[in-house]
Amino acid sequence: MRYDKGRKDATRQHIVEAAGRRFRKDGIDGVGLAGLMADAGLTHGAFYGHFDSKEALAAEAIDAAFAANTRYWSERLAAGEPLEALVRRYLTAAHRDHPELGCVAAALAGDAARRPPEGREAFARRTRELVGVIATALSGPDTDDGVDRAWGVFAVMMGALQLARAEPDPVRSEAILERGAAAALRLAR
Amino acid sequence: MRYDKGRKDATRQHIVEAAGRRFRKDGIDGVGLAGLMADAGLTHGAFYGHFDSKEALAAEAIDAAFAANTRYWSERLAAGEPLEALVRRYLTAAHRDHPELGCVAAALAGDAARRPPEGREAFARRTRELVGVIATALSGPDTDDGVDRAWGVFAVMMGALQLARAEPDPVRSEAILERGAAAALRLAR
DNA sequence: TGTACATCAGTGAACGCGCGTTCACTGATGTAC
DNA sequence: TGTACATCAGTGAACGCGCGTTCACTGATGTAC
Repeated sequence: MRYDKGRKDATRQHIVEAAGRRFRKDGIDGVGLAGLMADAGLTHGAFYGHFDSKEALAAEAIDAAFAANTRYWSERLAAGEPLEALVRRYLTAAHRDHPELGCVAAALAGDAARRPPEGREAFARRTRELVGVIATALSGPDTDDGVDRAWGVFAVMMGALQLARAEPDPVRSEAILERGAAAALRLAR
Repeated sequence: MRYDKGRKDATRQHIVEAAGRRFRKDGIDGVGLAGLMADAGLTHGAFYGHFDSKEALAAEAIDAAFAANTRYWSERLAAGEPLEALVRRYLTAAHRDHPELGCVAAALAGDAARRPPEGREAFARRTRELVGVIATALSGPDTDDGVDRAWGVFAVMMGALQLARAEPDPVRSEAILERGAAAALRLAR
């Protein structure tokens, strides 16, 4: 081993993070490898030293970015932040306007459903994990009722965020966010 | 005029319908014009005799397919079918497995938000229209309360459908559909 | 401490391919007489 | 009724381009002595 142990791993992680941002912003089919690698400060040729294919990177980027989403929820809830506050922060103009830093489920649900098994499964597994976190916040760990309600809460949240992102008029878009928050909180109660 | 008046219009409409199906199934970036035209039984060269660009077709296909969705809801409701039945039919395995014939909002929300103004605006306008139809079904025409609740109902429905489409395990996927339906009906009440 | 060397992460040119778009053309059509 | 013709919807070859992928090479690195 001639180079520092962690050096290549750090570069790889850097690519995965840059990809997570670009995929959320432009969709998986909307970004090319050259642009992706340029975001990470590298040339496109380096790509295959790290990943088998674009699809393999997509799966890994979905997995890593979604895991970060869930970690954020867990940490906030563990720190005593009420679920209501997280729901409200999810449905803000800031989140709507920055998909690249936001919820992977809302940004890539459509893409994930069309992906080959790798990426689709990572998406589905991480979704279950996040909904589990919400369920625990709703009514303690692993109660059936909490899980049932959590799916409803999360579905409104991401549905409303997507609809707000598609609405070009800012006033109407914010109204969608507010109505989504009201619905999510009603389901959480 | 050498050819029948409506002939070219019929071909054009045929292309728009084929495109509406393919876009919902594979995403807008996931289909090429050649494949699209082949679906309509034509060669790719004929495309620009009908449309200015792929983006123009995308906007028109979104508009037309979404309008058909809304027409379906209106007709069913006018025929006396309860909203509850429509919500349940929306969240079935059949709808989940056939995005090409289903809800444009659920299939293309992610794509629409990334589209240039044309397509994005058509999507947003048709969404408002469909939510208006739901609102009327909830509590008569144009009450504020009905509109507020309708956005929540519709957001859960499309969110849950998307999550069910991303989940490869059929048992889990169906559980998501059921929980989505329960949440939507709770919000509708 | 200084030098020669083996390693390998990253470079950049090249690959075939399918994309969106253009255009000169073909040939089926309805019309004029 | 039959024929010559003008129209124009649709054809298919071609365009430049960017895609995902491959590969021979480079040059900075840490190691051996």
